[in-house]
Amino acid sequence: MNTFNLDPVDRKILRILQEQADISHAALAEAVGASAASCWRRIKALDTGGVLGKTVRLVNPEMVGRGLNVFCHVRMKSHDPVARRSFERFVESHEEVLECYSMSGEWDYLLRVVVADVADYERLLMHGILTHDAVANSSSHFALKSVKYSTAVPV
Amino acid sequence: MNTFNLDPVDRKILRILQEQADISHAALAEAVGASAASCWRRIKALDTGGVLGKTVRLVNPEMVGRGLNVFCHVRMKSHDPVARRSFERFVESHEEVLECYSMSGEWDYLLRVVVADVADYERLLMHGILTHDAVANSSSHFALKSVKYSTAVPV
DNA sequence: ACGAATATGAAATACCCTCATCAACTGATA
DNA sequence: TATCAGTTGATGAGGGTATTTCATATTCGT
Repeated sequence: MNTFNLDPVDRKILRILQEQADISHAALAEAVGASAASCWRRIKALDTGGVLGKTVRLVNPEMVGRGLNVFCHVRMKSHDPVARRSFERFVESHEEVLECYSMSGEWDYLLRVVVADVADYERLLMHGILTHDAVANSSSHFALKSVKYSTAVPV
Repeated sequence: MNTFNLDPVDRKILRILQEQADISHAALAEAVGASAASCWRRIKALDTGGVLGKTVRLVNPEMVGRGLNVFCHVRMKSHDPVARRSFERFVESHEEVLECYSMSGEWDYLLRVVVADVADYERLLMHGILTHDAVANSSSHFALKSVKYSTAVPV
């Protein structure tokens, strides 16, 4: 069993922390209807229990010249573990690849890449992804607009 | 002009804050080679300038029973703005849809959905997405594993 | 090169947070 | 009913932190 037993107050805490992690314990306590000490203990338990992860600050991609989202499907030459690990290391080491999923179906991986423009993506695709030993071929899809982006998992 | 003029210290600050937003100004100052007061002022400027967004706490999806990622391509019946807005409101109001992009190519939208299991997804698809007035059809792809998930945009 | 505008580091202050302690409360069990 | 383990809220000490102020340094346009 991997999941964590959450009571309603835990869920409220998680919902708030996922949207506004810089809230004070006092304000959080008021919002969830508990004492600050209790909130503190619960957060600590959720933390050590592996439910809560990092606290991160979000950055507006457009404001730093990374406004273009590209989704890249990748098919591997072979499915052997060595090739997969090699590709996954490649993904891990490239900071413009924000997300990567191993997929069911006709494609092996799906990547979300943030780049400045199409030329920027062309560089990554031609000199990075497609030249990787383990990659057979790929298919790219460009986002016209980001309609929704949330990091908050429903709890 | 949409982008923000960032100097090397700003970039260092952004890189750190995107990975560890709960760092103290003193520790941040040491890491970037500036004073705490200067860091504080830079963060404030990045904040009001719209570069920095929310501070959020990440939650391990598996630990809260949302371990399955599904990608859903959606094609619209029509491309008129009213239908689009209606669908985008639908997406916005469904918390299990974490990401949604308006796409170029044969599909109009790409959604990332987090659900507990396939049955859970079936419910959303059949009683939510596919019954939406503006939706013509859709295609779903299941992630076997999350290889990389980062919120840190390269700066 | 000059002055104006702006950014800087150090210091000071008031605030908040972390964490421990304690007594009261809850719920399950025998 | 008595007991026991776990949880709660209140409280307080202590240490650390955010934020302001101010004098100095740096940058920028002309």
